[in-house]
Amino acid sequence: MSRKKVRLQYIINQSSRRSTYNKRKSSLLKKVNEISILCGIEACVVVYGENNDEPEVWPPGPGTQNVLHKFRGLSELERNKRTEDLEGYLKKSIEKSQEQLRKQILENKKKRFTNFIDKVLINQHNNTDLVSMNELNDMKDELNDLTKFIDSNINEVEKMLNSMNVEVEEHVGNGIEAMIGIEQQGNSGNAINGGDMQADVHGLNIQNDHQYVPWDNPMLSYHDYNMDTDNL
Amino acid sequence: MSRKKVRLQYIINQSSRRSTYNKRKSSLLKKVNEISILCGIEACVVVYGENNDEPEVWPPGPGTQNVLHKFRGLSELERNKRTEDLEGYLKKSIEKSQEQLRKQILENKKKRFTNFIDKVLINQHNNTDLVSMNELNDMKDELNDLTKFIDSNINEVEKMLNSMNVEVEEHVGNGIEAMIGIEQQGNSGNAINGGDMQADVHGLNIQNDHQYVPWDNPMLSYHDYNMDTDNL
DNA sequence: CACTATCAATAAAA
DNA sequence: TTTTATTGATAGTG
Repeated sequence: MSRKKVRLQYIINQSSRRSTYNKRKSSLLKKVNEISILCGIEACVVVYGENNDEPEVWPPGPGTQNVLHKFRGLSELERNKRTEDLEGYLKKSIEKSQEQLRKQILENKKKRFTNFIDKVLINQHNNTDLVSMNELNDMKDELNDLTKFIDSNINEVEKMLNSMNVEVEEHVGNGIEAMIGIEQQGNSGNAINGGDMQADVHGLNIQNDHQYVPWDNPMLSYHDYNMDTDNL
Repeated sequence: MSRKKVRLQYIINQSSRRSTYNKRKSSLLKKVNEISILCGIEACVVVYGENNDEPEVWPPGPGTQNVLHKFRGLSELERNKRTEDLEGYLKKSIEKSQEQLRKQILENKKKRFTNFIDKVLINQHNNTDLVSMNELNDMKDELNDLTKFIDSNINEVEKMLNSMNVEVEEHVGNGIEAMIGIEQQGNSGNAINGGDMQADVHGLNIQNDHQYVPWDNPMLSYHDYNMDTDNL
């Protein structure tokens, strides 16, 4: 059976988008109504159309106002707590991207240097000139050019991020928390006492300070997101 | 056939109600997210649980508040109206992290290998033995460690994917079929013949990537990574 | 905008 | 929780 996958991304075709908007908006309002009745809870939804005029809301009338007012009344601390979800999401996205980036970089390096080292070993062993001075210098230059290489990788990553295809069809059973916890002090057997290897490639201590920017246009296709629905 | 129509009324049974609440709430948040992305519009939802404490909202963070402010006519945000939307913000965060990662890796590698290369150069130049066979072998060992490191990383990633990207395919009585599409060009350790250092991590076909964690309803979205980094 | 094959949501059951 | 049986939601289509 073929499965039709719908990409979770902005629908370019205007008529399709409008159609989808109308259909989904209706069911959304309907569902908000249902859950509030079925579960006896308060809930509201606000949906703006493209024209950015009057939003569709549920429940109609003062109902929404009340719920919003309630939400609005939360202390700053409480509301900030909500941002934790976002933060977790962002962190995961970032980690994932970094994972990809890192793997690529390491792959490339591994191949590159392994090859080089092999040459040097053979060179010494045979006392030949497999590895010329030029080659060595090139190697050195190459190391310095690593920056460019990585930069271009980053561009690739960005391009990737720009065209992330998220499929709406996802369904899964177990909600496992998969953390990309790659930690490993991988350096063993280093020799060349040379420089300090302090830069821990593995640690990935990327704790970027998240500053929350006021965004109001939640148009972002996200991939891994965590819905925190524990309480209740 | 008996069909049990679920009537639209308060569910008396507590466990049923709770279950329904969780399931519906999750899908509600998901749908709000979807419509906002698909149609490029602003939307938010606020759902209170029975305990009436912290409401679940979407989008997380300032997103909801901005929508609500807008709804409430508090167009104060009109000005702050972002220079950055969520997407931009996300990208910047990632970029920033990647920048750090890049630097770490770069620094580390540069020190490590530059030092090595220097020795080799001097060695050749003076025909001395600054770089011993042992040292070279150590270097090679290190590179092999790199391989192991990478391999273990790949395992981590696979584990991650296993737990978050499972495509459920329903078949008659067959239970679940999980398809995990990790593809890797695992060639390594090639030698002398240089070869292209292109490592492409691709095919990360993740069903439900993005990452739902501690929630009850693990919905994931995934990205289609296709990082091709051949250059350099 | 009605229709409908498909896929998703979810009430129940285990 | 996880699995199943049904109903519900909807992307396409005319």
